[in-house]
Amino acid sequence: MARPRTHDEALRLKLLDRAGELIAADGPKALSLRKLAADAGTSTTAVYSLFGGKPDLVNALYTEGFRRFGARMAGTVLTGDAIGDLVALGSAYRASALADPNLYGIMFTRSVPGFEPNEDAEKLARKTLEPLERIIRRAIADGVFVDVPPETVAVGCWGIVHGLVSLELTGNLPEGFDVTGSYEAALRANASGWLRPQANGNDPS
Amino acid sequence: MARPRTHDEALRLKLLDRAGELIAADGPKALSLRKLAADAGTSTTAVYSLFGGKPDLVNALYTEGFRRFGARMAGTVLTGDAIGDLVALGSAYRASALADPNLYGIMFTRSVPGFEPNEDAEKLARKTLEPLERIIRRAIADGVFVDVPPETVAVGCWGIVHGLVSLELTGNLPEGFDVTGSYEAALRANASGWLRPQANGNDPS
DNA sequence: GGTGATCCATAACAGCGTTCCGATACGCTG
DNA sequence: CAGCGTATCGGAACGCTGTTATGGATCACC
Repeated sequence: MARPRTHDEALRLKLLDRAGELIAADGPKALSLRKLAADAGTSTTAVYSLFGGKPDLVNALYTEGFRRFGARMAGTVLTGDAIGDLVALGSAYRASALADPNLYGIMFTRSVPGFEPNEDAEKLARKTLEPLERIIRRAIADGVFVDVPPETVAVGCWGIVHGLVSLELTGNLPEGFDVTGSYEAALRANASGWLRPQANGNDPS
Repeated sequence: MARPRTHDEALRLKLLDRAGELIAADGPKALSLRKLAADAGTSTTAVYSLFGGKPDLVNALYTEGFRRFGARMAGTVLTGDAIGDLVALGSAYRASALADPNLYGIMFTRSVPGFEPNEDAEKLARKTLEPLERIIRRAIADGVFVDVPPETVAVGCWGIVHGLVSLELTGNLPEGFDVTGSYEAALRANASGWLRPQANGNDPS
């Protein structure tokens, strides 16, 4: 009964796309609703009718980030060797972070101040870590890893991966540092630390 | 030849103090120059004459954070046992982060958008990690750790510590998770992964 | 006491997220 | 076909931000 809506799904995708570009070009600070609306040839109202506000727009970016991230994690080829698989997953994690560093910031380092993901988004985020837990649970069941709660190992692996990647992204690593090589060596050493002593054949070099 | 200055060292310290309180109470987003000036009974001009602007004020907080952090690190009692010492340093790191979580955010997770520490501040930051490198260098020299570049081990240790702490601070850890226990176990396992195979007697439980 | 240099609080400016409102543009009715 | 009703959206307004410009206040010196 009224004028035809132009704030439709197509505009929603366009806005998400431009928002990603803005954030990739100049960081999360540069994501302004006014600039975004101007870039997309609409008004700030569009963001409110399509998303609800800036936090909800960021939440959509958060979800999109975890979608891509989850795809990379799920697409990692696993061999059944716990150590090698953990290193492979960690490399996929890093590759995902380097591919979309600003999305990574939104997802893991709260780079947009005041933003908190909603419950659905957080559930999706947790699901992407399932491959990690599967590997660890199996390694413990098979007696390859020591018998500790799987969450402990999972959080440890997640911690070192997340830590190294965020140090790399924030430029906190020393100059001339062999990131890729050291990254894999560190992941291998970390995973090896959970091996059962008698099964231990670690060689972190 | 003019009116006596009230924008002096005392006010500088008062502003730093209030800024810390504001940021601790409601996060980095809530640090506004107007609120800060009002709280301190002065005007926004004070921040500009004493610091130079908001980024420089944040830089001062960054430096203060690393001062406290460095003191905790340097004050950690070391025994000469590489694994135990690395765990102890990691616990000091976590204690420092939990004591001043918002300073930690400024220091390590770029929680104030657009802020980059200046060169002096970054040099100070690097110095606080010296105890870590000393332990590792010695463990490698003594043949306790495998013979890899010390930076590789140091970055790995820093990575897991930083990763676990920021996951904890951002609330990304599962509920009901035994943080303290798992934290130390994960650090121990991680450090054990660098032991030379023949010297290996790891027990991360 | 007047003068002049200095300092600082106030006000102005540009930008932000958000809210509100009026012009718009269509389907339906007479 | 004309006019109405209403859903819709662009633009203006509000209160906030960091930053900059300005003018009044204040003291040392002559």
